[in-house]
Amino acid sequence: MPELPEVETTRKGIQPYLENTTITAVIIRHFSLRWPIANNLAEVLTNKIIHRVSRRAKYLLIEFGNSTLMIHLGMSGSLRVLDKLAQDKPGKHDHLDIELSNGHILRYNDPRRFGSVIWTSEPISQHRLIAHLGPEPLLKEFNAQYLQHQAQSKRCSIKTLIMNGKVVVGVGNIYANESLFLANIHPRAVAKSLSLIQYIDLTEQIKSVLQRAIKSGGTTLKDFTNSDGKPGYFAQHLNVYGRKGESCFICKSKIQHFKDSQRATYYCPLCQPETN
DNA sequence: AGTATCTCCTGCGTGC
DNA sequence: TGCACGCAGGAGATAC
Repeated sequence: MPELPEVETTRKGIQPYLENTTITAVIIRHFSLRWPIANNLAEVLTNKIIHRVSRRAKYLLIEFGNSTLMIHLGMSGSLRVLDKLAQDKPGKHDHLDIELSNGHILRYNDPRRFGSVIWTSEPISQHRLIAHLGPEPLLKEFNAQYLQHQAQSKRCSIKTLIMNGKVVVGVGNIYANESLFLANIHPRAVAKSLSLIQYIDLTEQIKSVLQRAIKSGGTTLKDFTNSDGKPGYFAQHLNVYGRKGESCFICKSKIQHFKDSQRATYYCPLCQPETN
């Protein structure tokens, strides 16, 4: 389940193979994704030169100068770079191959089909999927004052707030759980009731946990073209996520679990007290 | 406008 | 070993 660090790791992994190369062919095996792949995608991409591979939120942006291919990995999507000569047979969920002039193939795989592949000639910041997004969590504009200000007009829990893409992008369920643990904040705490001190701690923990995850993803980048295509997503040590009933590493209390907005939520009852 | 709920889909773990 | 079932989950769409 790619979160922001995984998407950024993927971006770094594919970038050297893509930039300044020409797309020579596009093979679409399954059009059905979150939104169907456009019928004319192969036609519009063929012979285009890739200028840059960037990212906004969890969207990978393959830029062509005056148009962009937006790729979202959804829940289960992945991208791999293959050597054309190796002739790797496509698997069941390999939806898309983008063949490049340098002899490589970018292959998109997505078993659960929650991802998307969208071509647009709109300025990317104005695209409907991008225009209303909050700031990137690793930039300075995402800080305690900003987040506290965002909370003032809302009555949601702090976990719901940081997972809201209009407030801040890229904080998925795993990292929301982990950063709240690290900041000793109960996930159900009412967002606007938290102090500035708590927001300072929380924003720092969000940045820190994401940065560490990106770094750990980077350590396995050299394996990016391997057949499994998985750049070590979960090498990172998790304190609470998925640890229901296990002992807290800090205080040995049993990790608790409940559902918040249909999302699995984990916390330590001692380290993250209800009231603070 | 803010908030909660629904929805897409397949693989995996569990229980029999 | 096999089957049925429930669940997970990003985030846009929809209904209040």
